Amino acid sequence: MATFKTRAQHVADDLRERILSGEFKGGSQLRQDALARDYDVSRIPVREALLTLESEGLVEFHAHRGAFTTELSVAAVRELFDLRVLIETHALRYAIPNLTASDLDQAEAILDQYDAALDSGSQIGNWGDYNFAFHHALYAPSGLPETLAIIGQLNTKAGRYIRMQLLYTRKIEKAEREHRELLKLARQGDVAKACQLLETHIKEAAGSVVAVLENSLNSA
Amino acid sequence: MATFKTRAQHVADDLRERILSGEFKGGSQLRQDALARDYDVSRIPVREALLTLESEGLVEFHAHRGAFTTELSVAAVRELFDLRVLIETHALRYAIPNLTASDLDQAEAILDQYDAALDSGSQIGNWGDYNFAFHHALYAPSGLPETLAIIGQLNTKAGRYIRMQLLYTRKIEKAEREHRELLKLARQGDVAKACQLLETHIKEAAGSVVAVLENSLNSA
DNA sequence: ATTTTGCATATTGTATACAGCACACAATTG
DNA sequence: CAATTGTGTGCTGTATACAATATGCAAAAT
Repeated sequence: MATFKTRAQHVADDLRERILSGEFKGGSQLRQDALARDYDVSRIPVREALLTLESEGLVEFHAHRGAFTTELSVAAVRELFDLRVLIETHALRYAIPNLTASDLDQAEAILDQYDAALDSGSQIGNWGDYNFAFHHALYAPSGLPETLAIIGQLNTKAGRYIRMQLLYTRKIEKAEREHRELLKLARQGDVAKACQLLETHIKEAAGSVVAVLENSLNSA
Repeated sequence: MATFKTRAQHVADDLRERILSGEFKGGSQLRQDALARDYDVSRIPVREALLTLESEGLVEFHAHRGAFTTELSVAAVRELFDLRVLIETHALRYAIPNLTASDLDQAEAILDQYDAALDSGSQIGNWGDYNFAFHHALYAPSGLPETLAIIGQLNTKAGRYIRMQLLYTRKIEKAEREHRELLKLARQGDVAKACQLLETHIKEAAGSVVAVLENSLNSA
C-alpha cells in the first residue's frame, strides 16, 4: 500500500496533535503564514490542512478572517459523550458476536502495551491514542465502516476534552480496570453487560471532564 | 451575518449537487483541470472544494492520482440508514418536549410548500432538500448542534441513494403521508409513537433503495 | 464627546508557474 | 517469449506572486 503522504497531510497530522495537546487555547487564530514558516512549506498545504481540520471540527474558517480553533464548552462535552454512548454501544453490539480469538488478543495486547509504558514511568503523552486504539479494536469486527468513521470523528472531537481529563485527574487506573473488565465481558460474549459497562465508562469520563472544564472556565 | 462565500465554497456546493444528482457514476475521476475550466477558476479552489467533499464522503483522494467519486454499495446503504434511525430518533426524543407552536408550524409550512410544488406538476428536482429540511425542522429544537451536524452528514452521504429511490420508485406520496403523521404525533407530544414511526419510515426507505440498487448493480 | 468616514495595513483568497509522482508503453535482457 | 527496466506524458501537489477583503486608527463632522 505504501500510502504516500502529502505535505498537507503531514501538516494536518502535526497540527491536529498540537491542537489536541492544548497548545492553542479555544478561539486562537491560526495564521497561515506563521504555520507555513513553521513547517517550511507554502501556505497552500497549510490551507488544505486547515480545511481538513475544519471538517474534523477542531477549527473554524471565517472567510477572509482565517481559521480559529473551536471553543470548548460543557454542552459540547455532554453532547459528544452522549453520542459516543449511543453509537459505540451500537457498534459493540454488532461486534461482539463477530469477535475472534485473534481480535481479543489484539485488544489485550494494546492494554498490556500501555500498562508497560505506564509502569516504566513514562508520561501519559498519547494515552488518548491507546484509549482509542483499544476501543477501536473492539468495534472493528462489527464490519461497519461508516459507523467506525463516525466513532473516529467523535473521538477526535472529544480528544481535547479527554486530554484535559487526564491532565487534571487521576482516573487512568480506573479506566484501565474498566477496559480489562470490558474485554472479559466481550470474551464471554455478554452483550448486555458489556454495553452497560461501556455506557457507564463513557458517562463517568464525561462527568469528570465536565468537572474539570467548569472549574477551568470559572477561574478564567 | 452576510456570510461571504468563497469561490471554493461555490464550487463545492455546485459540485456536490452534481454528484448527488448522479451526473457522475461511482468511481469516476474528477479532473481538477477540467473542473477549473468548467467554473472558470483556477485549480486551487477546485482542490479545496474537492477536499470539502472528501470530508463529506462523496469523494476520495488518492495521492498523485486525484479525486474519485466514492462507490455506491448496498452495505453502505444499510449502514447509513441504520445510523440515521439510531441518531435521528435520539434527536427527535430530545426535540419533541421542546417543540413550540412556531416550530411545528414551520415544519408544516415546509410540507405544504412541497405539496404545492408537487401539484403544480414540477419535477421532483430537489425533493431531497425538502425532505431534509422537514426532518431538520423537527430535530432542531433538540438543542443538540453536534448531533444535528452528524445527521446532516449522514443525509448528504445518503443523498445519492435517496435520489436514486425517488428516480426509480413512486414512494413520494407515501413518504409525504408519513411526514404528516409524524408531525401529528409530534404535536401530541407522543415521543414513543413518533420515534417508532420515524424508525419504520427510514427503514422502509432503506428497503426500497436497496431494491433499486441491487437491480441496477445486477444489470451492470 | 460621540459617531462616522476614509485610508493604511495585514492577512486571507486565488491565479499562475513549476516540480514531482504515477501510469502506460517501449526497449532490453535473460 | 516472459519479465523487467527505462522513458515519456499527463496529471497532481506545491511554491510564488498577485488581488481582494476585513480590521484598526485617525481625522472630520455633528
